[in-house]
Amino acid sequence: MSSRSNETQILLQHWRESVPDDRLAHLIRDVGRAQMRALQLRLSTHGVSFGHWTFLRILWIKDGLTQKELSDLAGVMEPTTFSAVKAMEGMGLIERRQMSGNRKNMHVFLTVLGRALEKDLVPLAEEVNRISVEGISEASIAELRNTLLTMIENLVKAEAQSMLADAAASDAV
Amino acid sequence: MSSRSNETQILLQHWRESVPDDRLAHLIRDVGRAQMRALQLRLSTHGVSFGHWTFLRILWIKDGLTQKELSDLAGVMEPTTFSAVKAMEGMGLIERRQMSGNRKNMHVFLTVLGRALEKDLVPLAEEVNRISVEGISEASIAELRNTLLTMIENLVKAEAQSMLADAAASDAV
DNA sequence: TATTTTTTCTTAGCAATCTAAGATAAACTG
DNA sequence: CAGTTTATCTTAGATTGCTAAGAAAAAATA
Repeated sequence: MSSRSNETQILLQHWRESVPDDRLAHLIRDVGRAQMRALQLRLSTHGVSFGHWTFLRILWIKDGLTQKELSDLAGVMEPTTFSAVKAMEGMGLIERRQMSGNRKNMHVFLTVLGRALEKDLVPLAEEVNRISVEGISEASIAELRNTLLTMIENLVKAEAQSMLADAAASDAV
Repeated sequence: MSSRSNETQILLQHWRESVPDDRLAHLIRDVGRAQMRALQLRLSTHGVSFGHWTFLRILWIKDGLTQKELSDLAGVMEPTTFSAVKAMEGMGLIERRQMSGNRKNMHVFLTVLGRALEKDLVPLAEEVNRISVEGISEASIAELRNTLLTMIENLVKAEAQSMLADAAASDAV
């Protein structure tokens, strides 16, 4: 078994040094998944899933938003929001209501129960954050944030351009 | 509509300034998802899914690994690897074989087809990376990498500790 | 060597996402 | 203002990942 584990060590090294253009993306995804797992674990002791947390933290700041607005703020597509709010409605954490003047938009409001969760759940996210950034300087965190923001902008810009290109192509037909 | 969009702007600002301990995690997840989407889009034109890419890039470096080794290198759980390799086997990208001397381990080998994809697919990941890091200095990327590695270590360490705590608790019963 | 523990693969089922496409309401435009 | 376009919600189905638990083989130990 030690020869195999030794082999694996060598392989690991190979691996770390190869496909370098993809390694950074892999690393980012892994950190994101590890953070999500850590939070998920803590939330589950309160009967809340990560998918619900995503929307609750927005609604604690301001509720009555439409599902579309929620989607934009959460950075997810509408169907993701839809299934989350439907589930949360069933759990009694939120209510979905239409407002007079617009029969299309669905507004999402916290219930007393949903609002009460804030004081229990926010500390859990704070704990995960504390663990994540332990031993990292404020300056490094600030730079991390900046770099990631630039990356998001780059990706969003490229995505928008490729969508424009697609639209032009379909117009040409 | 402009009053609503104005309102949304204000809300957005509020949002950026609130729940700060969670914002970084959110940002990391968003970058990861955006990169995945970008790569997924490109891979799909070659009939390959992101889930397959994850394992192909490991196998291109060295094949014949067991499913467990693949899981560790990819950083995913065994069932994730299992369903991916089963699907890839069905597509003719890999073969699963047992080796003499061990009837438990399943080794995964690339087929000619699977190996041939490397030259087509690697440039796609390189392109996504190029887009992502555009306008970011080498130094910032290096620091990003370091910071993320520290974060992963922090999270893995905490996860290991909490598993130890669980084990101790169950021993006590 | 017989028994127990650990490892690996597998199955089953769930969660968080996505894309594609349908309905319907609202907004725009000729 | 009638007809067309756009926006929003919804449904359906796929993908990527997980945890929990079963089977079977290998490794460790008494």
